Amino acid sequence: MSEIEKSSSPLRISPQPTLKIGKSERTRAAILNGALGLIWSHPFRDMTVSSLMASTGMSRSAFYQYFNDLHELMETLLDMLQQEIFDVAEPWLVGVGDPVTLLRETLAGLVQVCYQRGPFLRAITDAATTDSRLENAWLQFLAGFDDAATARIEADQKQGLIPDFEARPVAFALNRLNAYTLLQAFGQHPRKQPEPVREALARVWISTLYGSEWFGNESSDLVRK
Amino acid sequence: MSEIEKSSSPLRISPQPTLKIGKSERTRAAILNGALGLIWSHPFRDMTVSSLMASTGMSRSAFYQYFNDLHELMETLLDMLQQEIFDVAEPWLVGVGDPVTLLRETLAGLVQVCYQRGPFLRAITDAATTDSRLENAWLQFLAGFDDAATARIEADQKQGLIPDFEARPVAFALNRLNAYTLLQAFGQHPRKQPEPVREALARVWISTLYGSEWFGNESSDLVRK
DNA sequence: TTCAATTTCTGACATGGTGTCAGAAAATAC
DNA sequence: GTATTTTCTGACACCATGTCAGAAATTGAA
Repeated sequence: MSEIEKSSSPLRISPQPTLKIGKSERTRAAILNGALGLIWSHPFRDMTVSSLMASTGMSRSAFYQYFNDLHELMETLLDMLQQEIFDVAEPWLVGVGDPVTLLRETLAGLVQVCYQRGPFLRAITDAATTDSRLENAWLQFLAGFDDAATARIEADQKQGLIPDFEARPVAFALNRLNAYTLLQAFGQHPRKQPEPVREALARVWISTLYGSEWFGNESSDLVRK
Repeated sequence: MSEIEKSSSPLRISPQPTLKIGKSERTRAAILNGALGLIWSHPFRDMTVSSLMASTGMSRSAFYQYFNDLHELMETLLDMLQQEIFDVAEPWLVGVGDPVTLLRETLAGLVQVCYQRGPFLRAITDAATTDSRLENAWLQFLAGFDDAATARIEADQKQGLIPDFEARPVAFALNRLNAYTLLQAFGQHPRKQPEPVREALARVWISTLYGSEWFGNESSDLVRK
């Protein structure tokens, strides 16, 4: 029962393939993989230390040699995704060239990563509501984007590419737009189609920052008289 | 320790002021008020049935005569806020007249309500991550907005006021923009200033739907050659 | 006002998840 | 092959939850 998409495999941890892999690093990876497996198809609220460790074949208490609690485990998952997401957002945030093209590229990348990792991201934000440490980590992650986007907007404003509004609140809003649109579109099965989401985000960002002329706008220039 | 704003009183339940107020309705209201009090200054994760009932002076088990669990209590809180929020959003969703003016009005109303009720809304969404019933209620609340906004956009598209894009994904995205910008701006103390948030939301919505000409745009019309 | 009927409240209990710890088992080093 | 170190386990104490039988209170009818 309960139809579950099994596509795009749930991401695996291969403990860093150095020469000697200690037992400890292998079981740590096994636990993380167990968590990824559960999270891929079940909401975070259903994950307990027991159910997680059952999926690894080891005793429940073994868990505590590697993590203080489930939230700490989720925090290491966040650390893993964080870099991946920042990387893919890089074009517009720091790149040079036509900003609209860069922005389209960045948004496409974000949509792609979040489509792949949606359920993990979702689990992380769910977990964040029940643990202040993880919550802070997540908020800092978002704050990093706020800073980067604010900086980019202000830079483009200096060049006259973006109208001269207060950059930070708009960056804040647009980042929440992204984060929670992606989270709700791709955070649980069945996921929405990525393409319409990408188009919607692109439309909102580009209209807001660089003007609506960038779209085949057959209207909206007939300003009501 | 922990500076808390005490402004704008945390909303009280007066059990419907009919003639006879049975004991039961009074204590139910007392429990709800206790919850509102706790939620105003503490994250939802710190609320337990014990701490809640301690704030009412009654025994913990009395709680279960009125609610099956904390999430059910939160659901009644959601029901209360739901109407208030839909009402204030009404102008643009169903009103007649200049759409941009209506939209500004609606957004101003939403900002005001969410500024007042931020911590409650926040608690509701936090609670929703740990209970599938409440989660569905919250998602349906958002879905109601999605439907209404989609309808409005399509209506204005028929009139040539809004460019001809796929309405639903944009409505979905803009609603997440609102919900989570407001939630994070006003959901916990200290809350952000409402005015910059209002301006940012207005800029994003209006630029996206009705075009950027509505702002003093001294740039962004010099399309890069 | 009294006292029975009904409603509301409480203390005690069972359950299930958490995190700890001493010692068993396994891995590693010599 | 044995000694040492690392890893794992079962048993325990803790805490929040939800239930239930009976105690307390409210109600209302005489």
